[in-house]
Amino acid sequence: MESPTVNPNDMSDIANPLSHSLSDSELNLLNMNCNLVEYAQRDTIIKQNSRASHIIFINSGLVKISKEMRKGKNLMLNIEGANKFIGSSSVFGSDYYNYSVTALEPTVVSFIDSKIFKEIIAKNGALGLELIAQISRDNILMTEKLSSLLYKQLPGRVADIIIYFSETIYKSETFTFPLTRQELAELAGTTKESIIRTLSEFKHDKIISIERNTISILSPKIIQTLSRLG
Amino acid sequence: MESPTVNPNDMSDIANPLSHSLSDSELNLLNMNCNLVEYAQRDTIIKQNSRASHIIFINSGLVKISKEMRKGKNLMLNIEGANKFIGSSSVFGSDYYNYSVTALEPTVVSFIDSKIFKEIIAKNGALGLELIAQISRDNILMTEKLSSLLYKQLPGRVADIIIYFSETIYKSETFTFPLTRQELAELAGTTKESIIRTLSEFKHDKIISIERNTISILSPKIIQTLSRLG
DNA sequence: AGCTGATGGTGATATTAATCATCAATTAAA
DNA sequence: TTTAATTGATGATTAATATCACCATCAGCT
Repeated sequence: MESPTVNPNDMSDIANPLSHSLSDSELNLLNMNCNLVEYAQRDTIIKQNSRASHIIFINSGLVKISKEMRKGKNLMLNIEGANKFIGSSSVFGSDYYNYSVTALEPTVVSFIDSKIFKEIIAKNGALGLELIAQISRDNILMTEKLSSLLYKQLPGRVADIIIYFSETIYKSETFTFPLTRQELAELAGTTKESIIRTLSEFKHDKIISIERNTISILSPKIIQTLSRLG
Repeated sequence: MESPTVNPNDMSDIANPLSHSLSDSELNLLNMNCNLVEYAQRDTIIKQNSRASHIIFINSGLVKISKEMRKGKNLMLNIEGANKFIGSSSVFGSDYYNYSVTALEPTVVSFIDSKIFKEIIAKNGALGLELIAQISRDNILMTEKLSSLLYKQLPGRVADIIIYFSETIYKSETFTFPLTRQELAELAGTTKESIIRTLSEFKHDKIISIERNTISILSPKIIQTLSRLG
């Protein structure tokens, strides 16, 4: 089970991305209504269908955002790292979280009371604009993901994932991904067996080398082409 | 080609859904920077990849929101009716519209200059909160659509569409939908042939009656079950 | 009226990827 | 350390639906 460490009133990392749109008193109000919590790998941070009472801000670490469908069918919507707000669309658009959030590595987050957040936005339009911009970008990324999952076939989707880890998360052509094959399948919208087969093909075709969870991209060009042609 | 009728400064229908969060001067500012435009069926209101300069408000009518993928592959993201804002996620999250908007019936929309909209939100947090709530709900609906398209098979997806038209759009168990079979396919994430076959099966199984574009739901229970079980 | 292009419809076939069935290897538990 | 559970891997089979080929019907033009 999870045993998060709670550390109220330490907001130094949230202040940073918001400080230019918040007054001192607003920052202070946030500080007073915010908990810093540490999670170990695989800990659940937010459980789908629980009451959407807080927005969380990722101070450091890496999380997966995933949606439980029926009986054992999960869909991983996204992977997010430091300096992102999570859960705002649930807080503002629903009463319950419509996805779960799980730590993929040791992760520190700030829980921000949604009422306080709403109060500050009601008074501070600039913060509202920032949040709108972030939710809007999320929205656009979601439509991209939708079209990718719907129109690309597996090799293209797997190439997308490899590019995402390489370029966005680890910024390296060699990396160790923090997901099981089953989780990779949930990210690619397929099954564990199909992911394994596709990765094996990539390895056989010398597009990547893969040993356990450590991948090296041997031919970035082919990966890009696979992603593009879908 | 389209020949929209322009009618500046008539804002009576926008005022309504926003009036409780806007001051008179803000409403007036909106009024001064807004065009009322009429479109005929099949007219393009917003073209994907054009500069996202305006948010549109649907005063009356029905539009489809669709995304062009590669070469002739389209995905219909949504159908929207009166009293909705369209394009806000593109305006705030990108510089270009990331989808096209097309009138499905004679439609009247208000074009709202994005700069003015941003200015008002920067000063008026309550409007920001409203917009955040709407974008958030859109976001949640998008994840629902994503999981539906990804995990339900065709009969379930077609049932979803029939329910959507029946319950949300026409509020009747008999209705004439404003889409071609090809467009229905784009909404269900499939092909024209597969949509035709699925509708034929439903007809053969006496779940619906269908004559051209006019559908009657004969067995709402089975439709609901198909939608639920996917 | 007759042409033309878009739409609706059906059958045959091909293809992708899911499912099913095992089994090995690794990790966690007792 | 032995057992049990999870994860990774591979082959055989099945199933859903895309693709291809074709024709009928309908709407708008000239």
